[in-house]
Amino acid sequence: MNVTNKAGTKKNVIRCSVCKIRPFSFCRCLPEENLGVFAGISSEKNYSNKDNIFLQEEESISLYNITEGNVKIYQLVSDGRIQIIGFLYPGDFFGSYKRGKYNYSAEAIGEVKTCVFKQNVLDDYLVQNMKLARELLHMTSHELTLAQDRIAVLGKLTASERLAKFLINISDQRARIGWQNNPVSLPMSRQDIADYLGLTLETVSREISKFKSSNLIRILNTKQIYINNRVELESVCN
Amino acid sequence: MNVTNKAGTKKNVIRCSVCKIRPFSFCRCLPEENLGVFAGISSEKNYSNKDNIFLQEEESISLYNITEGNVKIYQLVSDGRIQIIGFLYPGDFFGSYKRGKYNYSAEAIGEVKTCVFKQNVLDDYLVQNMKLARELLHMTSHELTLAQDRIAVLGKLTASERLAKFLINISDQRARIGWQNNPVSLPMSRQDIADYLGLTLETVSREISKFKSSNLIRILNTKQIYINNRVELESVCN
DNA sequence: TAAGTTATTTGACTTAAATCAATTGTTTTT
DNA sequence: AAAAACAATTGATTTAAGTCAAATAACTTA
Repeated sequence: MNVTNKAGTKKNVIRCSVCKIRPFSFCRCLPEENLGVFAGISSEKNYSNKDNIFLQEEESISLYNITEGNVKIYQLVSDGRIQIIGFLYPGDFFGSYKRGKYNYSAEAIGEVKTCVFKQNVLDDYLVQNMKLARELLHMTSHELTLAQDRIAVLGKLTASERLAKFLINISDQRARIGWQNNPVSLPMSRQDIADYLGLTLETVSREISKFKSSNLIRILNTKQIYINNRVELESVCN
Repeated sequence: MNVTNKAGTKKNVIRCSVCKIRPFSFCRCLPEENLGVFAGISSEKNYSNKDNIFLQEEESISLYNITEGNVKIYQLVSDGRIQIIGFLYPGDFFGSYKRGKYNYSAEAIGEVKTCVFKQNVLDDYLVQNMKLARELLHMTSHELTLAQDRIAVLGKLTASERLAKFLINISDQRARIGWQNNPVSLPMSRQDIADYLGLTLETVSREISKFKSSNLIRILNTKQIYINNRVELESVCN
């Protein structure tokens, strides 16, 4: 990457060393001196709203790290039913370590910027860099616990409980990466929220309306929801 | 471990080198010469039916590998609802890499034998043994895909579809570790199956009866189910 | 800015699965 | 072997969430 400095001369800047999301990404474990090599094994790739990043059952070649924007990952069930596995945010990592096929499809929500790694290149790099391997293990393990929590949500919670937990979780996630967490912005559609929570969009809409009438939340606009009473909202889902 | 050889003399045998489940466990990646050290950082621990191996929210210290028997891992939701996250079989690995708290409780189904590792000891050993680190990453990543598949099952499938997929999956898992896969043995109770599939035990029982009357399966006894028509059973869940 | 398109909300009705309840079947204990 | 305890099945009824449908709101684009 070339940038022009104050003196007007060109200077090589390592992409990773100016990355704002690095403190929240798996690459945060790398010391400065490794960033040059690391930037070399990855490349930038950008997407627009509704672009497919990859499709389920495609041969898995690449791994992605989100640097800007939101991504949804989903599986298709028969007769067009879709289940959204997760909404991903800056710092989140997706794709597949196993050579083989992707286990889900990935689609951009709005404008998205990613870092892309070839799966086999990253896998080889891991051998030289134990810290990265351990960080990836811990992050994947953490993702697994999130997936397990979602299993409990989808297996046992009611519609109100699912929506309440969704709002709480998304608010917490915003706080974690240092963003505004109230009002919480919902970049995805109601249909997407429904497909994420294992509900229909009508049910999601009705539950939002219920929370509104019981004054737990305020709808600033369809994509901006203010949490009036976080404590009570938490008590709904727990 | 001491065994008496043909000559009648005592000889030290490394536990791991006589382990029958090793080809199906994460430790399969270790070369023979590492087994001595590896056996040294683990120990055997056995459990009986309904023994708690650990409880959710307990401080996570240990990691477990099943060498014999079945384990259920589950989360408690409010007012006594439980969601079974998974049934685990020989070769499966459970616990937590993160220091902190276990994300679920683990309970023995019948007699269970495990290998136990201290989380911090294993984590330190990973640094010296890149192969093991990579194997664990790939296995955890695989577990994550299984969890994601379950999210789709619980979010979008009907009761019949869930049960059909459950029977197919459990049969496949048996085949994978070289066991009889038809009839398939169900070591867990109907209530456990229900808590696993996000249904009630009555619904599970009714669905089993339906599959029986449509001749897809035959009930040898409550814990042994013969799949009469695998192709059609697969077509139910897909 | 109006017309067209798409997304969201609200209403009326249906249904798959839950709940409540009673049997039947299977272990375990005495 | 009978009694007790537990697990599984089957039946009757309820209900939470789904489906179908219409109205309103929010964007696009001509």
